[in-house]
Formats: sequence, structure tokens, C-alpha cells
Amino acid sequence: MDIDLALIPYFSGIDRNRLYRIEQAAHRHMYQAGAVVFTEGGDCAGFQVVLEGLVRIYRVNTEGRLHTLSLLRPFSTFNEVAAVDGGPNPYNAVAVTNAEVLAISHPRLINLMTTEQSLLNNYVQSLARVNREYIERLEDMTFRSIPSRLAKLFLHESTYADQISETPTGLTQEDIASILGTTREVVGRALRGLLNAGLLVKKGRHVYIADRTGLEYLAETNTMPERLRKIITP
Amino acid sequence: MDIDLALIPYFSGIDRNRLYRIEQAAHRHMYQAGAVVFTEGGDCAGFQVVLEGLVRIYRVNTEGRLHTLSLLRPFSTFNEVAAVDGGPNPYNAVAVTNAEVLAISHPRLINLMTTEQSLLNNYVQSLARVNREYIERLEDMTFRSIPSRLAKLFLHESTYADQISETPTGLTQEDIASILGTTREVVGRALRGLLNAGLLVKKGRHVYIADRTGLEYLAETNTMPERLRKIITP
DNA sequence: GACTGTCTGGTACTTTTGTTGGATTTGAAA
DNA sequence: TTTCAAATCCAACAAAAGTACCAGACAGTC
Repeated sequence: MDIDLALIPYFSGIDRNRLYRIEQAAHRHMYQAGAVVFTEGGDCAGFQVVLEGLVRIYRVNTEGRLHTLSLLRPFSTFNEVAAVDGGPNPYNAVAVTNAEVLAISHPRLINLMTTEQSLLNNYVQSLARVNREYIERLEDMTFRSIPSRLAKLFLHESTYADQISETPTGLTQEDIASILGTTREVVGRALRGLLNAGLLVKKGRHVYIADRTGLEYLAETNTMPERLRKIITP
Repeated sequence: MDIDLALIPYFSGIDRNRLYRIEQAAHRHMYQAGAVVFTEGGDCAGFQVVLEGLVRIYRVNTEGRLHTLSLLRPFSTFNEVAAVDGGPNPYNAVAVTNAEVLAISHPRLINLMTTEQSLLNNYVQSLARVNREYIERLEDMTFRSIPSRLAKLFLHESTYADQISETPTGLTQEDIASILGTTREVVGRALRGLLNAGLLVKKGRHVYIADRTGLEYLAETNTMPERLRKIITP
């Protein structure tokens, strides 16, 4: 698969010749569905870019529960932190589907940065963005209830269609649970709650947004809209 | 108060002349105890360094509960993210005690970075470190129980003395609660639990670590050491 | 069409966390 | 010392989340 590195924020504003040099420094890897890309605490795997397929990054706690930090689609980057400081990888990464991933080792990345000012500049900006996202996630985990996090997930995943848009892209309740940092049953309950309250509707196997405003209210305030209070399942 | 900027990781490896230039670009501010340094969502306040006193950075949820992201002592930096991308401040900052704070505006920081390669390099590394910390905090919030987080806080705050070391630096239960992202009463309970289990001891107004190994076990596994299981207060 | 594994729906129960309110302790100020 | 506000202790209760378990639904395969 042929891609244009310039589409990736880290490499924007870099001219063709130099981009070519960067591509030379990178390695491409194919992973079978389920294959491990790298593991938390393992030797620095360098800077990574998803070219094709889906990659899950996650952490595991001592009891074996998963927390999926993100599900990465093509052109998403990951492991930016270890790539730049050379330390151990901060999380696990596995291919969910068959996937192609581009990798630039820590030393090569550092080398490229010293000669390519734009790369360094882009990197600072991108790290800052990632940082903001983590602050946001942190607050979600400390302040938001599960139904509220679920509402936020639906809003985030859905396109901005009219009344009714599509469900989190084929995610199972198990997947959702690991994204929200909880268990399958709890997600099931929360889902039922939102359905009963009329914020979501179910058509066959899929769930759609029925009341965007209501979901937004729930996502922001952590409480059900007044008018629906009574309907919630306990 | 006179300080040596070179002691701050962001400014390490920069020679005297250039450090002087940086100091010229900075402004110093004095804050009374309780004064607001900047607010979440407000216009970018730039790069900040605590020179003297204690600064709290925190976020507030819709119900008014606080989450203290950190309590910063002299030579800690904050707002690195907004400083570099020029966006709104990601959290609130207030002076806990009278404090002196050094600030470099976003445009000036960017300007310094373009001329001073080391500063840019340091910045990338520092952002990466901050990033790792946030990932860690995120996992603490998703996976760890309150007693476990409390144990971790004690271990973190305490010096590595022999048997018994000092308590979180004069923090009230209210303070601890806002650091752990919970309420005062819950902290009180957890504290009582650790005291009853013999992991902590109380001498007068202060609480000391009595059983470092036990605390570490609790902090890591999220469960009380077997031998102490029965003693926990419900 | 039967079998299998995955996913979902739902119930009942436990544990943890959050909430409320009142009784005590404490340290600093008057 | 007295007084006051802040900090703490404690118990009882409410709500949320986690756990266990099992019955169906469904898709794919043999």
C-alpha cells in the first residue's frame, strides 16, 4: 500500500525530498489479526503509524481487566512518547484486524529530528495535542458516571446526521466496556437505561441515536434530563 | 528571589547568555494566597514556573467537585501544553500560599524555540515525560480503589526512611480527597481502614507509615495483604 | 439441521463509593 | 482562658459499580 506521509500531522510541511528520506528510515510491518505489535514495559518500539487495519492500544490491571486507550484507524500514530524519550512502551498494542504498520526506531527518529526542524516543531505540537486528550480522559474517568461516558462515546462515534445516526462502529459490549474502563454487564445495563429513556433506539442488531440533545445533556452534566428521570431502570 | 533557570529541565544545557535572553522574555508575578493564576478555558497564560510558594492546578466538574491534578512546589512548571499550542488553558491554577511565578507568553516561547534548538529539544522530552505521567494517572483512576490510591499517595509523598516516615505534607483530608478524586468522608474511611490494618499509625495530629511493604502491596495489587484482610473496617 | 462459540439480556447479590448529619476534637485568635 | 472556625470522627443510608450466573439469540461451520 502506498501512502502519503504528508497527510500525517507529524510530517506536514516537509518537502518531498526530505519526506523520502524519512520513508527510508522507516520499516513496514504486516500483522495478522490478533498479533502483538508491542507490549507495555517492553523495549522502545519507536514511532508507529497505522497504514491499514485496526490497532488497539490498551493497558491491563493486576486483575486482568483491560482498558482500551484507543482503537486506531489508518493514519493514526501511536507510541509517540516512547519514540521520543527512548523509554519503555507505555501501553500494549495489538492488531485487531490484519494490519500494516509503519515504524521509525527511536534513534532514527531522533536523528531525523536533529536535521529536520519542521519535524521537531510538528512533534511538539502533536505531543501537546495528545496531552490535552489525556487530561480530558482523566477527567472523564474521575468525574463521569458510566452512562455519561457511554453517552459521550456514542456522540463521539456517531456522524452528525439528523435525528438518528449509527452506533459505535460494530463494537461489542465487551469492547465498549474496555473503552469505558468497566465490565460488560455494566455496559449492558447502561445501554438498557439509555434505550428505556429513549435516548437511543434499537433496530435489529444496531443501536442508533434517537435524542442527540438528551445524550449531550447526559454527557455534559452526568445526570439524566429531568423529563426522563422516572424512566431509568434501576 | 534569584533563581537559576538552568536547574529547570526545560532550560538545561543552555548557555548563560542565552539563558539571560530567556529571562528577559519572562515576567514575574506575585500572588497572594488564594489568588487565581489563570483559569481553565481562559486565554493562554503561557509557560509557567513556580519560583516560590505552592500552586494548585485543578479541574472542577459540573457538580462543583474538585480534582487536584497537582500541588506544585518551587521549580515545577505548568501549563506547558497551552504554552506551546497557544490554545486555552487546560486547567485552573491558584496560589495556595503566597507565591511567585514566572511566566513566558506563548508567542515569546515560540520565538525562543525557533532560535534556541536546545529549548525545543528539551521541550519535546519534557512533554513526553508529562505525557507518561498522565497515562499513569489515568490508569490509577480507572483501575485503583480509593484505599489503593491513598496508599500510593502516602508512598509517593513519604521519604524513604526506615520504618516510619512522615505523612502527606500537612494535607487535610479535604486536600487528599481532591487529589484522589473523591470526597472527604471517603478519605476519612479509607484512612481509618489503613490505620486499623496497621499500615499506618497515628501520632498526635500526624499519620506515619508503619508498614511500607503492606502499603506497597495494596498500592500495586489493589487488595489488602491477606494477613490483614480480617481487620479492615467495613 | 445440529453444533459451536460469541454476543446479548436479564436477575440477584456484594462491594464500593457517595451522601447526610451530628458529635468531637483541635489550633489559633480574641 | 474562652471562643470560634476548621478539621475530624463516626454511623446510617443511598446510589453506583462490580460479580456471578444462566438463558437465549445469532452466525458460521460441519
